[in-house]
Amino acid sequence: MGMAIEDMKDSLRRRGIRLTRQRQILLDLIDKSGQHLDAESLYQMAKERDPKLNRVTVYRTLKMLKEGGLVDELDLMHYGGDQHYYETRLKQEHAHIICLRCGKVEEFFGEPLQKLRRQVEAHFGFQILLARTEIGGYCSHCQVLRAKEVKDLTAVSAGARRG
Amino acid sequence: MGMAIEDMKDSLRRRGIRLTRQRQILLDLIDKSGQHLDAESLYQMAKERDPKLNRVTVYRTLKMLKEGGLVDELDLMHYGGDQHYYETRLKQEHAHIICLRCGKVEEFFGEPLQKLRRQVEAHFGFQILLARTEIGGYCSHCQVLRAKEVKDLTAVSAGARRG
DNA sequence: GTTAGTGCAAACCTTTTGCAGCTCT
DNA sequence: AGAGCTGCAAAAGGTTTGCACTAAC
Repeated sequence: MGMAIEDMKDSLRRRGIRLTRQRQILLDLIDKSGQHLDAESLYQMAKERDPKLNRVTVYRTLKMLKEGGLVDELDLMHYGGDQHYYETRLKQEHAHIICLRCGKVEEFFGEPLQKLRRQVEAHFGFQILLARTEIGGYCSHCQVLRAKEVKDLTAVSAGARRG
Repeated sequence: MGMAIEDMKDSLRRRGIRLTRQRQILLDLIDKSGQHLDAESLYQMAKERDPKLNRVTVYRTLKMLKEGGLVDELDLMHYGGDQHYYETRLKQEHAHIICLRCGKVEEFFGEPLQKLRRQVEAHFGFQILLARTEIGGYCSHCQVLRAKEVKDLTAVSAGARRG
């Protein structure tokens, strides 16, 4: 972070893409926010810096960054709807672990991911451009709470059955 | 396959879910089509067997099967739009390898996936319910064709620059 | 001065919802 | 009989497009 934004700007300049005021704002927000922004949140944040900035510009910018390989697009198992989430491509490849109860997202780096990548390349002669691993379930905290919820639900429906 | 549809029906019956004519059609199509159907194709196929069957019923059925853990939902890197794809959950966990040029989808089974799963469970104390790995790029066939396309593009734009 | 980029409005695509009527068990 | 399911129509949510105007280089 911090450095990343300059790398992104360079990459855009090299490709002759104009660094408009709007794009500077959006790049800056993506860079320092750190993680997992969706278009709408990014738009809300951007509007505070420039109230005239349009939602459409956010979509167009994200699309451009994605196509330029500067950000990765995630779904996070569609927790919270069908929108997409974005993160800069600074880090090493990682999996996203999302709790389907509280929504917390963890990142997992580790050799199985690299090994998978190498095996796929070797096995299929495939040229990998994008890779995404998303894992959904319950985090250690929510497993307990979830068990309790299920118990309560059972009690309620048993009650209903009794009349 | 072949067996799978009975397993699915049993699972539904056990949960007191009705096996309507429409659901039988949809289950049957999902079962024998084998792979990677999106709601619209499934709807088109189902309409041939029952012209009155509604698109909404397809969505409702897919949602139910997904929530019951009988099918998995995929995005296939949004190749071909933002719709979702579905596959039955018979097979062992696998990654989907999708060619961004020709759209061909390969499946990769292999120990890195199981290892990843075990490590995530151990590392975060996470209870995994769903896991999805999607890899996008160019298949061995398309790598060649893609190189040619890029060359042609370059020639065209050089021509344009020359006037 | 050009050409790329922006804002606005309107369209688009996929999926969901409300409700009246039908059907499975 | 009655809850569960379907079809229809309409809405919702997220994203893209056409076009006239503006700004970056």
